[in-house]
This record gives sequence, structure tokens and C-alpha cells, in this order.
Amino acid sequence: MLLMDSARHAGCSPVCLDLSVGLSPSTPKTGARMAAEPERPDLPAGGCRMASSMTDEQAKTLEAKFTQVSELNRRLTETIAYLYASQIARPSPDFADSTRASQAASPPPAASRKRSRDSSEPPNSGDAAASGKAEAVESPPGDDFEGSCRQIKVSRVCTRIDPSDTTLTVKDGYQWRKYGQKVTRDNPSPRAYFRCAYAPSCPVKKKVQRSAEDSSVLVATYEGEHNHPCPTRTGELPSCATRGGSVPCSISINSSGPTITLDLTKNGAGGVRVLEAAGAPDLKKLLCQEIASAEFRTALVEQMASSLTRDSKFTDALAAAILKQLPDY
DNA sequence: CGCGTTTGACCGGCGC
DNA sequence: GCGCCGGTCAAACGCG
Repeated sequence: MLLMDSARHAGCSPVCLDLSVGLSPSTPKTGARMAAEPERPDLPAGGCRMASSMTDEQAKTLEAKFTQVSELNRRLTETIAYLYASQIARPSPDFADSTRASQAASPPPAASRKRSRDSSEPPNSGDAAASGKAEAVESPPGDDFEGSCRQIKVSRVCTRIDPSDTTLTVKDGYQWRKYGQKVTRDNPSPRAYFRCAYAPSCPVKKKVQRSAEDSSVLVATYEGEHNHPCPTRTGELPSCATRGGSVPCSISINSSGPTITLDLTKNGAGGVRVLEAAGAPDLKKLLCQEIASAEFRTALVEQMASSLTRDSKFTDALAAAILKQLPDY
């Protein structure tokens, strides 16, 4: 639990908000449930407690902010889960095989546009992601953690570039083939469309476009999951995360609501900062204040460390990675 | 000459 | 039904 001083901005008593970033499948639902039931009596000590002295209007304001932060929390959890799945919980051979099998069963690149679009076969994961529905896929009942990770198909990565650089390229270790470019309505700069060129059957697509607010920020949207290793062994993460932080990068949290872009580099003072919050300027201000606080940083580190160390899959994978680095005896 | 990029046209989804 | 818009295709083009 992170103590948010949202109430200070709303002019009333402090309130505790859940910003946990746990990796368990049930975690994303927690925030929404709390938003819907803010006065659940079974919450642990330190959970959400509305001050009894606040007015209805203040309560509504807080509830709105509460819902907003809960949604943010959910998206952050999804993003972290995706990164976890990409870097640690690599798809099992079964999954990779099934992916390959489904792709082998699907028709080859169509000789004609009509044939490919009129195909009655169910779309594979990449196609589903391309249609913008993959992120909304619900977990089947009883799905394990790894299964839930696989359903996060869309991620966004922001990279700071030279504003004079007109090439819409994001160096992420993979090889991409550009297949289209389009000027979209909400952004004067063109959007470039890429497909993964490393493996012909790889369904991953990438859209790259300059940020509408800041032309020096390149926003790359990845759809689908690679079914092959990264050619340069750097993984899907942008270069800053895997090559020592020489290139600024950030993670943008999601697609349907207000977009919050967190800069994860250690530029200047270092640490996390909010690059942009498209559609939610108030939220950006609030987040900047929260993230700047020592309490937030300390609690975030503790929360993430706690969540990771509680996850047996993570500790197992970590132990295996460490063992690999040790000489054989 | 082969390969990757560019770019105008086309298609399908969606809102009115 | 119509128009808008994002996504995709494929011929044309450019480069090594």
C-alpha cells in the first residue's frame, strides 16, 4: 500500500490508495474491486479508508481519482506482467509449438488481397492483436499466471530521439520490415507500420509515430509476441533496458484511456519521471508530485521487491539465471 | 538485379 | 447507406 497524498490536493483528510504492482493474475482485479467497493471491511489495515468527516462532494472527487489511479494501477500491472513474460517466463515449448503449428496451418501470404481478408480461418494471435482486440481477451477460468501473461499482446515504448531525425526507427534488437506509412488524424506526424522481418512466421507488428505533444518522443506500439529469439540477444526491451541505459526510453501505459508515459532512465537526477499523460493533464501533475516523493519511491521499491520475491516463478528463474553464470563443478 | 522503402489505392470497421 | 479513418497491399521506385 502506498500512502498517497491525493487528499492534500483535494483539500481533505488523507486517504490510502492501493498501488500494488503484484504479478499475480488476481492483482489487476484488486484495484477495480477496491474502486467499486471502497469501504470493504475485510481490507487489511492500511487499506482504503474514507475519512468520515469528508463531504459528499469531496468523497466523489476522491472516488473519481481513486478509480483513475486504480485503472492506472491495473495497466501498470499488465505492463510489468508483459515485461516479466518477455524476459523471464519465456513461452514454453508447447506454446511455441502450438504457435508455429497454427501459423503453419494458416494460409501463406495471400496472392491476392481479397483472399487473405476473406479467409474464414480463425485469426492467430498476431492477427487478433492487429485488430485491436487482443488486449481485451479475458483469461479463461483457472488460467495460471503464465497463461495470463500471454494474453497481453500490446505494449507501448517511448524513445527520446533527435527532433531533427525524421526516420521512424526504434532500435530494439529485432529486424523490422516497413510495410506502410500513414498520416493519422490526431497527429500531424506520419505513423509507420513495421512487421518483424527476422522470422517469416513471426506475427509481431510495430507502429511507430512521434508523440503529438513532444516531437522528440517516438512512440512505438508493439502488437503480438515474437515466436523466435531476439537476433541480437537484447530482448524486446528498448536498448536502454538491456545495454546500460545509453538511450533514453520509457514505458507508456496503455491504449484505451489516458496514456501515462513513465521515463525509466536515469537522466539527470535519475529515477522515474512522467514524460507525458495524454488526455489527463491533471493526472500527470498528480503523478509527478507523487513520484517525486521519497515515500513513493521507497514504497515502490519495497512493493516491487516484495511482489517479485513472493513470486516463486520469478525466484526460480532468478536462481536458474544465477546458476548459469557460475562455473560448473 | 535483388531487396527494402515509398506511396497511392483499397478494404473493413465504425459512427452517424 | 454513407463517409471517415486506420490498417494493409502492391506496384513503383531507389539504392547498393
